[in-house]
Amino acid sequence: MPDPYHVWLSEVMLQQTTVAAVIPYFEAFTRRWPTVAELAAAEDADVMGAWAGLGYYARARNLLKCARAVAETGGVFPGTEADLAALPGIGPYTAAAVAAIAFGRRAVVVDGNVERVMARIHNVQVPMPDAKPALRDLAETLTPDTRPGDYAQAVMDLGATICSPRSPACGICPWMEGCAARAEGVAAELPRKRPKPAKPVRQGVVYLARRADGALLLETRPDKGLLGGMLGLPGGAWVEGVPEEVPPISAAWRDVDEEVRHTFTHFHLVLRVMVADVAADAVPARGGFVANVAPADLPTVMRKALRVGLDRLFN
DNA sequence: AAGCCGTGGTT
DNA sequence: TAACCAAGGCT
Repeated sequence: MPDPYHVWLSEVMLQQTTVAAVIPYFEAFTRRWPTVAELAAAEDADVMGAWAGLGYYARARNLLKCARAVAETGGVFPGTEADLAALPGIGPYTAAAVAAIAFGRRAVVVDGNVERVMARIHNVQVPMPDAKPALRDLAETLTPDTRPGDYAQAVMDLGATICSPRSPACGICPWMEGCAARAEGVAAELPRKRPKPAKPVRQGVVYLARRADGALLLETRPDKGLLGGMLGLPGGAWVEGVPEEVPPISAAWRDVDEEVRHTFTHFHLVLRVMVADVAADAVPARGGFVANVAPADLPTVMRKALRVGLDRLFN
């Protein structure tokens, strides 16, 4: 049976995230923190920095909470779905996946792939998310007693490759005989879902201050909310309309003539970047100077802003 | 309990 | 290119 630590780590990383994006992060985490006890002993900033770029940063905060909770009980993961689901960052999907894959328990693993495969096999026309309970019941009926982990991964792999969202390869599908949606020629349309509301555009201003010794002014964002717990350039709130300008330190700010554009889950962001050189003894109102800034430690939107600001400072 | 929460690849 | 989409969880 695979290492529960590896299964848990990979499943958390895979939440709403593609396999290709996860692989380098999984390799880096397991190399740097080979056991859950070592991860539990890591500094918060190191883990957040290692997670930077992967997105959904609450996962990283909960990952640490979970690792520390497991370390408290001898570094052994609980083997039942219910006990797993009680840990931070482990919901119904991840609890079932870890129970099935790492512990061989019969658990009904339901993710977006499973929902899509169930909706197609049974030609469920009810739109999401209303169809969720019915799709879960269908998955329950099909889940075997033997090798539940292999079964779960097989259905998810089918959904990720052949029974794909946009253009399913029904012609080579191992379940083509029994698929009601294929028989009706509607597989690609399922599961049905309601149209999503358009994303609003928010504006913001961020500030890049460079001290005489080359250190840059950064701040750690509050734990809750967007990019929570991550390192970033200080600035005002991101709002629809005119953003507030709140420089983190007194300086001769100049506007970089290049906007940073970035799209989050529920809004588009247009960011104005201000840059300034400040004296060696300058004292910031917010944040702190960082000597050797690694762009890789920043979330993607902040990497973009940093690059634009540095380009202006050095050109 | 519906809204919040990232990112990069695909169409 | 703008929209869609991914092995969801938290509040």
